[in-house]
Amino acid sequence: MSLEQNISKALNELYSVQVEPELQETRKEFDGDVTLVVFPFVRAAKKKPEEVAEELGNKLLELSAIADFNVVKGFLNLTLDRSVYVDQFKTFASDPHFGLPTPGSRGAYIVEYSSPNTNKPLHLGHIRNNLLGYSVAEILKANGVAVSKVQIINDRGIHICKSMLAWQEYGNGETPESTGLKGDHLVGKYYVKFDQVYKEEMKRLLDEGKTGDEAKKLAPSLLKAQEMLLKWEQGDAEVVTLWKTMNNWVYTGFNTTYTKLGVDFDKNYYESQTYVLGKDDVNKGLESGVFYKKDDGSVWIDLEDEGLDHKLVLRSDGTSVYMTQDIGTAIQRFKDFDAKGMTYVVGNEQDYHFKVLFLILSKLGYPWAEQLHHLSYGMVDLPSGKMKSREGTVVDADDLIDGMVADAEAISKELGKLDGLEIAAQKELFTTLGLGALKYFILKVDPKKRMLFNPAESIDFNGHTGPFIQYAYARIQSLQRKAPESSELDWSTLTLNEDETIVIKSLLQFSDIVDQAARNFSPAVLANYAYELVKKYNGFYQNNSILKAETEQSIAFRLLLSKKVGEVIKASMNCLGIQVPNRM
RNA sequence: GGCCGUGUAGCUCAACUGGAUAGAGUACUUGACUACGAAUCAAGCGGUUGAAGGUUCGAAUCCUUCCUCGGUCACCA
Repeated sequence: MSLEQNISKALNELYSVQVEPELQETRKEFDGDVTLVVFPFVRAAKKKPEEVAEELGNKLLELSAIADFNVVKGFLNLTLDRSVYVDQFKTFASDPHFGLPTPGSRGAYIVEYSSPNTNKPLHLGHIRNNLLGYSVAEILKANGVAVSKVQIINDRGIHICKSMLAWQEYGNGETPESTGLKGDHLVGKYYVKFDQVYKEEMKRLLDEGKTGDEAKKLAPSLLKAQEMLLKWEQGDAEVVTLWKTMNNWVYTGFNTTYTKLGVDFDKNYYESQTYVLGKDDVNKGLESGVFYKKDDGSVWIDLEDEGLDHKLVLRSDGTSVYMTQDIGTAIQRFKDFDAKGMTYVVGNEQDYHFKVLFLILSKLGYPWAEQLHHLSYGMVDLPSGKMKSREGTVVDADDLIDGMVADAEAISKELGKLDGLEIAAQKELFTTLGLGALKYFILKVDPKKRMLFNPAESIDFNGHTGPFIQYAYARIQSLQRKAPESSELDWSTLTLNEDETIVIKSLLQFSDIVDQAARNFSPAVLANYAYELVKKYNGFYQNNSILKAETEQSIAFRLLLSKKVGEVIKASMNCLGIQVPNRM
């Protein structure tokens, strides 16, 4: 019987109340291991909180697991017998899954993330998206869910035509090969070029006395882009060929960035293939009365009962809008994957869109619609404010990654601990550390919060950072390398000191933390846990000799404890998409 | 303006979803390497949790009003 169950039983016997007590960790300024707040039971007990706590404490003392207790106001602090921790650690240490659910035992699930446009390279905002998406997928996997990662690539539309047009007119046949530019950067260059030309045209038209709206309809470059879009939709061979060529440049570029970032996908959806999908579903919904048609032929949904607005789902000319496509894509995905739910990793500027999308799918009667979730994350701000592509303040993903790796290299070389390590291995290490710093920096922040990124100060490698955790791991591996043949551990005679107990308590939380991170779709929970674990282990490491402990027994135990800490660090960091080095 | 989110130490972030005296990092001041790796550890400094009310044994957390900052209210995506 668990401690909670025993407490529940005792409460029932003493005061005949039926409750499931919640234990919390005793704060370090008080004596004890776990604390029960007795306020919830004082009414039923009809006694003062202190009396209740005292009475309950005495009753629980009968249990062999309870060594002692003390009462502070309405708080009952229980001290567990150290053998409880020995037993629990023994169980923990023998389980390669750390008490986590069996992989795949909790059904299937879809995570959508990244979903970029194909007209410009990825930037810092995409990095937060990618890291969150990848990490949430890994966390769900660790928690027993079979996850499929997908993205939808926004490969069609007017914005794509803009870069195509600019390349056609000003590109002189440039290719990634001829320029040495990454494909996505090359295409992005012409997207910017289009914008410059368009702006000049607008300025001229406005100077000529046109209003803003008039100018927009007259700007030659935009007219040409629209004409190109039309040709694309009609399947014009030349336009389609150019479109395919330039998109492939972008995909090659994206894949390089994805590989560097260490993220991947199980299936890509392309908007050019899915944008018609939703139309059928809308028509079905029209028949069943979920949608209604206006006189001009446009199709809408009335969401006033939900406190929202009327929302367009099909244009009057019958073409689909973003919503149409998202309806179709969602339905398609649940046909492709037999999943119980899906989460979309998309910035919080689309909160309203997803609220509406989920409502629509629910009204259309799909059972999985109740299991849709929008992982809404905040913008990444710079010290100068928002990232603005037009003002050139965008932090490019590739530049950022390369910069972090270069920083890691500089710091590592200054510390000079890498003698004897091959150049290739060193390079790999700099990547591990640079990316570790970047990823940890971004993932430790609660997703829904806006976060500040200061590129000038770059990112720390000391303190609450990825490399701090990686360093602890590397030290443990060094320890293992130097360890003697470990003798058998006699669990029955093992005793624990305070530092060891603290580390064990932290290790035992791991599966709960993974579950909490999964429920909240929050890598930050796991990131902060890994840091806490390392801090506690470092405290232990500093005050206790491991290889020169007093007894063989102690050496063997501390080595095992260290090994397990290393494993949990690695598992936690891998859930964040962060690698750990054997030395650094 | 309506709706959504956010506001915690100088700065960057926590706080197990209502629990005890709100914690870390950074910066600043100090101590610890002939030590299993100092990218470490230890100590000090730093707070009216945006403001005011309310709910209760107990509030950063829940409710009301106001304020800041951001997002969103397109036949754009």
